[in-house]
Amino acid sequence: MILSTYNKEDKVLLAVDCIIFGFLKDELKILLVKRDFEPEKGKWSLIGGFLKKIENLDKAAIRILHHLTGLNNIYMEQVYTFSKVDRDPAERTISVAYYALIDIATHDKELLKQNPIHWFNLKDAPKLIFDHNRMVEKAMARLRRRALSKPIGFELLPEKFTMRQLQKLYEAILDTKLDKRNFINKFNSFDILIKLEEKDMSSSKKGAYLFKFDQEKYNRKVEDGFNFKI
Amino acid sequence: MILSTYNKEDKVLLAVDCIIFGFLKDELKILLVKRDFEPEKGKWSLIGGFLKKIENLDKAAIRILHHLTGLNNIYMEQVYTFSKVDRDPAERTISVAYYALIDIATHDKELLKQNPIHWFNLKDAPKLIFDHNRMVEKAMARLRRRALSKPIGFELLPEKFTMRQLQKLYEAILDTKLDKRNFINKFNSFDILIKLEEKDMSSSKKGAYLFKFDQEKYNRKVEDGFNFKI
DNA sequence: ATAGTTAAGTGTTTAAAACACACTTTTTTT
DNA sequence: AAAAAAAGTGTGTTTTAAACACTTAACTAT
Repeated sequence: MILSTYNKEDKVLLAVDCIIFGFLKDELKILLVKRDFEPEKGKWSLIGGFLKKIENLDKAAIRILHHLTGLNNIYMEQVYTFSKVDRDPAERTISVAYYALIDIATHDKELLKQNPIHWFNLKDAPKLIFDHNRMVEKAMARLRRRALSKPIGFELLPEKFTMRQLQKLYEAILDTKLDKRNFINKFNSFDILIKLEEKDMSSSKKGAYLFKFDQEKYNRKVEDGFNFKI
Repeated sequence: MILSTYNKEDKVLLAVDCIIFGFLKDELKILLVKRDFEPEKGKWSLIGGFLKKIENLDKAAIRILHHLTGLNNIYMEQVYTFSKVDRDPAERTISVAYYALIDIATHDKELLKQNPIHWFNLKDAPKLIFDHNRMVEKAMARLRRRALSKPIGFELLPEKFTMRQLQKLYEAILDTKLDKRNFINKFNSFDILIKLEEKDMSSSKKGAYLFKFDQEKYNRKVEDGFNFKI
């Protein structure tokens, strides 16, 4: 009836791979890196690395993201652990996928320095190594579920944004068109936005009012959850 | 800019721990095992084991569940990977939690033979080793979310069941009281139940009609999802 | 100056779903 | 024959979702 004793033979390498979502110009994007070591050197890949003995997975994800992008204080969440036996042909590795949400407009300068990384539109991202495309799908499904059950946007939009941007973000995540009036009515019913005096003049002559999130109310809604259905 | 090369030093043991939910006599239950090896020998623990080199995590979960309970063909799903550095004081291990759903009434005979395992009411389960209580919470949250977004019950109830049992299951999972009429109306609107001629006489003089799931329609609903809100 | 263009902004009506709510039936027990 | 215990059944009200179109503001081109 003994099920297990610690058996050093079965030790494996644990990888962390990051699905980094961003949003810019009405498009959902994903940050990829050109892999510079074997196997699959030169191909596009998620940003990843290995868990070290002295850290937990959340810390590893933060470290790996920081190391490859210079970014700090980024929202990250564990998605799923992938373990197909031959997923990495070079060595038995298991990989824990994390997704990150980034406001590209704010962070782009830090990122541009970093050489072999690149933002792709999610829709025309290249084929990735190993099982990374499956990871992206799974993370995307998670992001979609999150958008339906809690407010989203704080991590992906600049501090000030227009209603149109917010709507386009939801449309990109949910992959659907939404009615302008219904969207605004619905979102206002959550009571987490603050309307500013300022206008954004970049996309129309008339200008569109800027909004920001009421951080406290936003957080409360993230805790409590809601049902976004529109 | 190199982020990682394979480093054997960082290999870890990957455990799989199973949160096994069952339902009997209007109560949600969880299957625990008295641990028979160090550390923490003699304490109650989730059923667990270690991933082997030649299998993926889903397979490991199935194997471990089978090995400790004799059960086969049980619904299982990965929940989350736990990685606190000192979660197991004896050795650096990472553990992937899986939850399983079992119809106790049908499987109890197979289980009773197995000695050091025991069904506890979820509400008065003992303190568990390591971070197993956190795992149970996380699995419970997942089960709750599942119950709100897809039909549940096929895996937890006997083949034939009464409306009352089904309602009690939902009440136990969602930890709330539901209105009998609204529950039945709602559930019937999903059109996944088949009403049988037979009655269950065990809990009333009048007897209560038995139902079973229409497997095909049930599966379709699991795929498509729905919004249970009552 | 005037007509045309472009995006912003704004409410109402209809349909569907959620919710609250109470009495009757069946059968056994005393 | 009355009491008890669980099963079974429907309606009205409220809330939420969904469909839908015109006006405003500011610039551009003639």
